[in-house]
Amino acid sequence: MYTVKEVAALLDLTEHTVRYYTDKGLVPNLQRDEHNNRQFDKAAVNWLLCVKHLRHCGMGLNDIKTYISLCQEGDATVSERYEIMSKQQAAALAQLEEAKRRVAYIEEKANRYFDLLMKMKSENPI
Amino acid sequence: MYTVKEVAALLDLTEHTVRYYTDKGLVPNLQRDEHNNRQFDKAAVNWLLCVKHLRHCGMGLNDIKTYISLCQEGDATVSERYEIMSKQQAAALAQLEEAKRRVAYIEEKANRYFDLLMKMKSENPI
DNA sequence: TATCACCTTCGAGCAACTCGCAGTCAACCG
DNA sequence: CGGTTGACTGCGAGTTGCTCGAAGGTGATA
Repeated sequence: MYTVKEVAALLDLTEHTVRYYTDKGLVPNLQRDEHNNRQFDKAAVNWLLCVKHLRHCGMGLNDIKTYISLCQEGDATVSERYEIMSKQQAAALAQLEEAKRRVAYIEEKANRYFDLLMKMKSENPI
Repeated sequence: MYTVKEVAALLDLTEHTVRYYTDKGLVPNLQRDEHNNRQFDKAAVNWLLCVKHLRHCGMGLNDIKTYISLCQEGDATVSERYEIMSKQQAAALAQLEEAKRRVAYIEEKANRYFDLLMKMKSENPI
């Protein structure tokens, strides 16, 4: 069982975001303790992780909510869920490629600045 | 020389976003033609590309603007720019790792749905 | 001449946070 | 026993970064 603070640290989200997601109903069957504090069990943490990953694929919170509802409905929705996941898989792969290009671009810039800095230092030593 | 539409297609941004960035001053020395239409030369496209990459690293538009201003100021700001790029390089690398984890997570889900679907089909053929 | 296919500005709207306040509760400390 | 600390609560307002659409200008084509 985790508190908001713990689960936020665990999943690298802010506490605000965790509350925001739970308030939006993105974590089914979230328990509360006797003081009304949110209690995250394994399942709740997994739902949050799922939200996080889908969110980072570019999926909107409403669509994520729809997907989570489908998950609650049992085997009848498996093919629909498969369609959704396939789309997000494509999105995730495209993003991975883009992330690689980004790293290459920025690495090159950083290296050029570094070389320039070295050159400037050697031309004008202290 | 590119129009808004062309540069948007080239960099995979919306036309709205391209105009938004230029209006925010994120593309130095952007030229206009005799009808006041934005004209993107090689340099302008490169600035936009730079904005796009930094943006996707999680950098805010204000910070990007600051960086671009530093670029305009010449060699005196090289070390400052190097610091910025190093930070963004770290961010980009962290993101790449996260993107890999995301792909793995979603791939696994999609595969499980696929297997489940196959199993359901074989148990209940048409 | 009119209908396109572009472009322009501008202001409103929206998603997803993000922040901070006021208040509750439990635990510890002098 | 009072006070402080710290983590939680809800809630409403603010921010960022788009996103959309209206209203209008220009030039080429039918």
